Amino acid sequence: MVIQKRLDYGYNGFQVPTIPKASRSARRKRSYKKKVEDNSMCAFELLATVAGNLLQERESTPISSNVSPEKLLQERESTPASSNVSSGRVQPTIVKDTIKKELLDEEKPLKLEPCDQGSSDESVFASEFGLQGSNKDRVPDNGICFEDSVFVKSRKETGKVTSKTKRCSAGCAESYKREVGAEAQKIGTLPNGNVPDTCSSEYPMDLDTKPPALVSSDSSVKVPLCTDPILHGPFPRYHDDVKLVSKDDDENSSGCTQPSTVTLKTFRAPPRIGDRRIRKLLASRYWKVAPKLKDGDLFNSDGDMKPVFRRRKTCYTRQRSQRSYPFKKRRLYEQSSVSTSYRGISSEGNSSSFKKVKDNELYFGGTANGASGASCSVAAQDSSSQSKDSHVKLSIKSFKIPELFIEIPESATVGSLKRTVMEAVTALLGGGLCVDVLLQGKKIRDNNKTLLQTGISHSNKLDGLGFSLEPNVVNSPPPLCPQDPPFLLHCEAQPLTRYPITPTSGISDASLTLNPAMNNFSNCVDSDHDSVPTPTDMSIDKVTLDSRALVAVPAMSVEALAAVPLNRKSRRSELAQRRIRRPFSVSEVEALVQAVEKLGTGRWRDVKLRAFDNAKHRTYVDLKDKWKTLVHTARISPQQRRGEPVPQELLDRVLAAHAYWSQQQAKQQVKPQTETCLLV
DNA sequence: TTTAGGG
DNA sequence: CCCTAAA
Repeated sequence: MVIQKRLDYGYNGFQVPTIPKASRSARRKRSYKKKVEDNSMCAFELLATVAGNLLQERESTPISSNVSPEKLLQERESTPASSNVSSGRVQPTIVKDTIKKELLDEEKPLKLEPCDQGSSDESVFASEFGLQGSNKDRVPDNGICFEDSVFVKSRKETGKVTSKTKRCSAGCAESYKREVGAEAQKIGTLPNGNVPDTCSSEYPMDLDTKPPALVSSDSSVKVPLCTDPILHGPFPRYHDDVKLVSKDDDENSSGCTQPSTVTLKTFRAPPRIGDRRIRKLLASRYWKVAPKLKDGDLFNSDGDMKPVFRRRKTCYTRQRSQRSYPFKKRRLYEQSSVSTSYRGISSEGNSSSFKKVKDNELYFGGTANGASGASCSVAAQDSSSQSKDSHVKLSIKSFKIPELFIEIPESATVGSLKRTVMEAVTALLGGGLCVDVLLQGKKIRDNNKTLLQTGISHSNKLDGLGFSLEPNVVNSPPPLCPQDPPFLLHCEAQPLTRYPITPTSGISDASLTLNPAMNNFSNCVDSDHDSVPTPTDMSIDKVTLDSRALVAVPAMSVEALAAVPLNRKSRRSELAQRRIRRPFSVSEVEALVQAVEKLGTGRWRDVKLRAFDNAKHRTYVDLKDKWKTLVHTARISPQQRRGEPVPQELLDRVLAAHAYWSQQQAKQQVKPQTETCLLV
């Protein structure tokens, strides 16, 4: 009987999902847990926040010039309170007192190491991570598109899928197809009355033999013209194997990038863990090490890592506003305009006009010379007051973004370039970095030492004091990356004058090095690198921007810095963080629609495997939700729709597919009974 | 783990 | 997106 059912209702050889219970028990009224907002902010978080705000300001001026009014509007809307919040948070006067009090009360020195979570935790995370990395085949944390990773993963998946979904032998495929096709015809509700997809055996084959998906600038979906309808599903507009390889996600693929690819990816130093579970476990960011990462395979970290900042209203707001441009895989405003070019992109013609995109079209530092670190002008000043309560005053005058390499088509607009850079910078700041303190070139490992003990005191010259921002590498001792070469970029010392906090007795310069993972980059891979949704075109020219051009000059006050070490518990409570919102791009929607047309609703896992296998951040639940919203969107008037407009054509397909599959489900509900009766 | 739905 | 009952 089981088989019968399958034959009767299964399309494509997949088992048709059981009919959902019509009566869903009443939804529990769950009250959202109140998320404890922590006031404490680690130093870098705060710095980043401030810097971010500054960047945002910049963004709103020049960069936005090329942005459409609509976009601006959206951005505005999404960041209404950011300035207020941030300003409030960094309010000098308030902070000052608070800090002082904090220090006195807790007798704790300034905590400059955001990642100072204690080694125990780190190790836990590390092990957790390792576990994930090895067992999570569903959501591979390592660079999915690495050849190695991909294949390993594919195998796993294949095996899994095969064993789980092998409901139709290759042999029956043909007859099955015909059978189903006939039914489809009878049903007649299919837009084109085509025969549904074939059998599930496609999976293994797809996974194992399919060449790396093509990645195109705007849509990464391979969209071959439809061929024989009989070979496709009920909505056979595209090839079966169309798989979404959104730059967004597929950015994961260095391996997926083919010569003809015109994807522009960005890789940012701070990697992040893609797995949500992990995220929940971790309060802090950490790096994931990709075992087989090859040199040069830099990955962009995923926005999911941003959580640390996300929590903060300030940051969150900011994020949202920037999400539109995600260095990370966000692509709210992904240039849909570019879509026109994706088809045109071919390996033939322009290949010569653009260089093959490197694994990382855009990445921070970590270049061969490895010399580009983000650096910033820091001035440290020690207070003249002499006592145990003395405070070390530090002021970071500005951040210098590390060397930034960007590859972008010559045809790209200046606006896109700006956005790309913006994203890169944003990603850098928002990534999982931890601050390390260096004194005289030596990293101070003992987080429990007081500044005084360490030699950082108000009475000493802080010439040798430096900070470095590094990825939170899990596999390495908390604050440091062992293998990290003492990489420190000293910035020109600049007299600290703007924000003298207290009667400054002496001013020393400290250098702060933003060292976003460049050091052992080859080992630090983000499971979720994102590519930059930058409009791409036929030719790509390498544009290397002088990092200086990106210098954000947030003259930060000491207070701001000091404001950091307030609460301890903070990050702990940040466990369950909301994932960053990542609007579906048109190409993603297309992939989704296509997959659903073929597989039907109710088989989100398959949809996920089929079309979003590479999009680690898209879970089947996400896809299901998206479908839900798509259906809704399709039903409302265009005026009521928001966000990146989805082509009407797609929406029509959504409705058609939805109608079709709904009908199928309805039928299934009836048939089983009939069959049962017959059998009895 | 997935699905399905409400929030 | 989140959360979770159900399967």
